[in-house]
Amino acid sequence: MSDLLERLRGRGWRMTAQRRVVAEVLDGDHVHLTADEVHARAVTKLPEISRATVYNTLGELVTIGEVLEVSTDKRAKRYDPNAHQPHHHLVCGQCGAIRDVHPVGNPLADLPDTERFGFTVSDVEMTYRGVCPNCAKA
Amino acid sequence: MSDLLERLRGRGWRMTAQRRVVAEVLDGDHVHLTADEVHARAVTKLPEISRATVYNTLGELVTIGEVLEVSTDKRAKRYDPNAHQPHHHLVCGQCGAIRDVHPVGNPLADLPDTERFGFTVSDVEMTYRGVCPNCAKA
DNA sequence: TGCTTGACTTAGACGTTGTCCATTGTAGGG
DNA sequence: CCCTACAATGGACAACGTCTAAGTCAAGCA
Repeated sequence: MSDLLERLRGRGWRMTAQRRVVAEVLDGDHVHLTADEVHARAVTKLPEISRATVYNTLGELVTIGEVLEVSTDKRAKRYDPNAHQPHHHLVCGQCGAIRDVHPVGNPLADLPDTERFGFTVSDVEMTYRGVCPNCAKA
Repeated sequence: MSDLLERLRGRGWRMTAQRRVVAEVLDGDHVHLTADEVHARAVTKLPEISRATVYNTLGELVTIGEVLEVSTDKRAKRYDPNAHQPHHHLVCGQCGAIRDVHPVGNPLADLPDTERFGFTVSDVEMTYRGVCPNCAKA
């Protein structure tokens, strides 16, 4: 994932310890973390890092398209580092667990022109909802 | 839409002025309002209504399935009174305008078993994103 | 290497959205 | 008409996010 750091440097980003740490956290595992979770993990590596910096950095990563914002949750936004392979989400309504999924077909094609109201449609986000195996047991 | 009021009464709801007003606001037009917008409109009809009551009432309407919660927006939840005809949403990324749309096909069928991870999938929510004609002009 | 500069970071106040709780009010049955 | 359980009130609280003023530092350059 020095990939990501490389790409950022290529964009003229100033490389700071804080930004490096945020990038590392996002790369760490495949969970979709909330901003505060990212902050919590960043703090373990760099105790002085502030919340505002994490929010700023995440926001910048989103605007340049390196990270996706998903709002499956009714509370906080979550950040999805897997921005380069398009995918959708499957959410457990009980515990909030999220998995990445890849439906077949092209949902963009499923929206007829008569249903576009003159919009230029560029993207679609699908959120499947259900109950995960764990919660189904309980 | 005394329809809605009828159905609520049928469910054993105690009918109060506040609940009636909230139902009227939801029925008023087809926009997807935020909770605070609902409150703002309710206040014009019943000045003493409190924010907590609006939130409670909306929450109850959602749990009994008369109203849908949509979170296309990164900020507040919006409430969609059109709960009885399933539909999806088309959102303008610039101005936040929302339209109801009806894609063809059954997106639930587009998720292969191998992509379900043991979940019991019951629902899918699709959010198309793009730019509305108005914002495209500007 | 050491300076300079503007971008970056910080801490904490602030804003918005939403929830909770103790108190007060009231719908609807008897 | 009165009771009583359920609903409404309002104000404190909590979670999430944004903003600002001041300090700090990465990176280019002499």
